[in-house]
Amino acid sequence: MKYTKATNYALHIMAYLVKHESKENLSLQPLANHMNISPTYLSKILTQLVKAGLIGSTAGVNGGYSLIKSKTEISFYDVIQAIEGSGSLFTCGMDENSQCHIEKIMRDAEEKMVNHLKEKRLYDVK
Amino acid sequence: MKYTKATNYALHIMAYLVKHESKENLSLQPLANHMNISPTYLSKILTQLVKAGLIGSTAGVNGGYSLIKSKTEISFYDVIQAIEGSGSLFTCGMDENSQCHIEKIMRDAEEKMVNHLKEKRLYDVK
DNA sequence: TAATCATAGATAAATACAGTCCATATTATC
DNA sequence: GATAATATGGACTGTATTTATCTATGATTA
Repeated sequence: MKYTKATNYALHIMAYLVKHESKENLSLQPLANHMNISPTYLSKILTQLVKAGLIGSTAGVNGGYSLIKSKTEISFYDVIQAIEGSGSLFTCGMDENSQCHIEKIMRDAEEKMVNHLKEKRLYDVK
Repeated sequence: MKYTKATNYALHIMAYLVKHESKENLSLQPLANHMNISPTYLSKILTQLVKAGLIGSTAGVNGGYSLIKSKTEISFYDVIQAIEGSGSLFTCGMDENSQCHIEKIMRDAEEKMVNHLKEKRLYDVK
């Protein structure tokens, strides 16, 4: 079990956007250069962030990407969830009817991690 | 990112062993029946638990598996680590030399989850 | 020696991940 | 309106991981 590379990219992209918020739209190509990945692949990731409502995109000349939410509001969890989805890390699926006690503990543990990720903002990244 | 099914099996197997500790060696076949998975696949999982030092195995007639560590000592984390390995969930790998601040926060978050899993014992599972 | 047990290896199907390529739609500018 | 600059979407590929199964081998007891 590992976080995907896409999540790693997404976090770095968002941190970059937060840092360069002053500027206008940032277009794909320079971002791809900066991140050192192919533009089309990067666009998949950015599109997910757009759909999650974290950034906005405008097509056409002078288009690109920019922050929507205030940079002080975006948590690590927002970004991670946009890429990894919102399902739990652990699902028992054995004890059909009754709730599984193992699952309960696993989810409590996950919640500890999630809470920490909700507290931390990209703005906090030095 | 999800926990593997093998981890789910492992946790349930261990919980079962803890519950039935009184009995002597438990052999593969009845365990497989109880878990509803194929014996050979189950044996792969059990072998990992053996190698992690959580259970012992004895070959031959009347052989099987049994707990080694005291049932009050085995944490969720012990079992999970035996199956999933011990690496971090997140590794940056971008900022070569300097330590990555994003990675730092991700690992802090993971630690919260891990700590919870270290606290919880299989013995606690009702 | 025969029966009972665990272990290891080879293999295979299914899924997920990482990434590329190409076509299409939108917008600003000339 | 044509053109250039931009994002989006679909199809596709290669690789790795997961989830198994089957078979052979080794160990132990009776």
